[in-house]
Amino acid sequence: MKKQEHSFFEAVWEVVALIPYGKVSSYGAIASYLSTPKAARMVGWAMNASHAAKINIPAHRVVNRLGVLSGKSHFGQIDLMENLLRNEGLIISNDKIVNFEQNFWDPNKELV
DNA sequence: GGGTTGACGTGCC
DNA sequence: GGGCACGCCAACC
Repeated sequence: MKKQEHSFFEAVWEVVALIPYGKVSSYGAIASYLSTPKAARMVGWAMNASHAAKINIPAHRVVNRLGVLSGKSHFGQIDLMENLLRNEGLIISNDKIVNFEQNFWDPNKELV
């Protein structure tokens, strides 16, 4: 028997895993897609939990609504998140994605 | 078992 | 126009 695999966290992980290469999303967008924008904090917590759960997801593609790399400190290396995003063609300036809106991937729009 | 915190966002004052 | 409080769900003390 499988324990409840449809927890909020795992739902977040699924959505994050669907973020295409070179695209980024925000905590609020994912939270809004799953439940309410107010649950954006849970998305961030899910990212942190994902590390403990040893789940490989593109957490570096998830930033806050301003496009700021709020969770860069959680990647072990400060420059890691920024480096990963730059590697995907994103422009980072002062810990913020410059072309954030261009490469913004909204699950509410992309996913029906 | 209750209170606080947390990689956020919105609203109100 | 800046600052503060609330909501969301789960983990930690």
